[in-house]
Amino acid sequence: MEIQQNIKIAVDAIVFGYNDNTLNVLLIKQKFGALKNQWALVGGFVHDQETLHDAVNRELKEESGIKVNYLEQLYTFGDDIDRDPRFRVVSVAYFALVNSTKFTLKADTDAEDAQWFPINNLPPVAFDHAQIITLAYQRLQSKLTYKPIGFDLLPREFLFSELENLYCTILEKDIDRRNFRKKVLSFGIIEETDKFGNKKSGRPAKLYKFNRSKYNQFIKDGFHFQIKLDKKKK
Amino acid sequence: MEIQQNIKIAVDAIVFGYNDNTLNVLLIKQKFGALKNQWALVGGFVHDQETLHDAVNRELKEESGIKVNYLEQLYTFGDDIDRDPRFRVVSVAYFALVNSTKFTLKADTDAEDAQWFPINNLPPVAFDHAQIITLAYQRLQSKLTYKPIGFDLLPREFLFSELENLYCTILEKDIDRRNFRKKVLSFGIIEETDKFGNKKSGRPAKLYKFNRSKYNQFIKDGFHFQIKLDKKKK
DNA sequence: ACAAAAGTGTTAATCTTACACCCATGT
DNA sequence: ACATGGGTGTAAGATTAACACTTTTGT
Repeated sequence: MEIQQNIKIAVDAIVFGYNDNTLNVLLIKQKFGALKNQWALVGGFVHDQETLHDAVNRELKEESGIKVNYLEQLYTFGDDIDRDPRFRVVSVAYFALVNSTKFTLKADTDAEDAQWFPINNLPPVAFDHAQIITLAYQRLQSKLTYKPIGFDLLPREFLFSELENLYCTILEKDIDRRNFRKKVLSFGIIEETDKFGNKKSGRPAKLYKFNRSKYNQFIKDGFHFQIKLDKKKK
Repeated sequence: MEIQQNIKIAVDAIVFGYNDNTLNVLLIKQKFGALKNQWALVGGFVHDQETLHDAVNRELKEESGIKVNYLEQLYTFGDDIDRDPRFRVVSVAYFALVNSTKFTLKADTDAEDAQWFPINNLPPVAFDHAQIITLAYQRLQSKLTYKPIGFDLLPREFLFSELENLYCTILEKDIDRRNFRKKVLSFGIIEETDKFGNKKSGRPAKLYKFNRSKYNQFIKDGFHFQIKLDKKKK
């Protein structure tokens, strides 16, 4: 039995990075093809003998040189038949987090340029990529409240104030520092190091790190990670 | 620029129904093709000029004659290159809820047979469909606690005890009837009718119905739907 | 009168919120 | 000494959890 079908499968990756109190999205400008000189998400067609995950990782490597901390499938876009003007493409979008301080972007094989853009100040992007980014941002916001994925946007060792700011920034909320600290520490999933941050002013602050195995135990014991920030940002 | 790719796109639907305190999954047995005489999820290949949603709805119609109350994309399965032994297939799985008391299944065009199976007593199913069903069940369990999708498994007018049982059954938890009722009513999203159920024994019970526009208002006002059942089932 | 399911309130415990002052460092 | 950000506790209010008896109907 032969199936006639003329639809291509692509993957796209929405990569978030966090730096200087700003949430950024990684965009690339391609050298070749239909996307020449347009900003777009990292992505491309899936090879016949390659899993979807492998395809995303390959594109991330080829187009940005980045190694992500977190990667999950976001959504498959296939309800707009003409999203790509060339032919029909169904795109499986992935959602990735990276500690962006660690990386210098190197536009590799296929990309002329790769750059971070603040989520609140994106350039025009190709196809329906703006819509994909919006969905990814919503997922990030909601997932941040019930999974400890914020740590994947921070360096391995971080200041409490960085974690606070990350939550404030991404959730667009104010925060009560005391309550936030109490709540986070109550989970017992982050621990002090004996090192201190090197901020220029103010009292030196301890560096903390996320303990993933304690988190796994916490979950196995039937507890729930949950961080709600209730006040609205001015 | 021509893209060489030899991957087919399919959709599959996991349809849940609820009846007699049992959560059921809809499976079909196909007349033709590789799946002949095996139980499988409703599904098939996407046509070139058809959205993914249209494809699911078409397959649901062709293979079961069911009209669902709720439909959302679940996950795209494309990491097992050999999940279909014939050729590579990437399948976009959808998750659907139906008030199964309303329907008599009619195996239509493509299906020899269509039947409900209790989630805890499934027959062997084709391909990786067992895995897909497991994922869908997890999604149902978690979504039930934060979205009012339980109503999509019940008749339009239902007894409070039916709603209670639905939550107990699907979440595999015990329940405190008083606390559950208080919590659900506190949201103000369901309302009494002046009708009564027709159980054979016991005191007659009022029928209730879900008011979707009140729910939308509730959400717009910034409230959160949340139902947790804490005690474990014996 | 009994069996079966429906309906209903109170209290203790827990969790959440609001709130402000002192501390350690660099300049 | 002052500016900067770090670190900390308590009390009021809200939410959740535990718990059992009365009501209405059919038989």
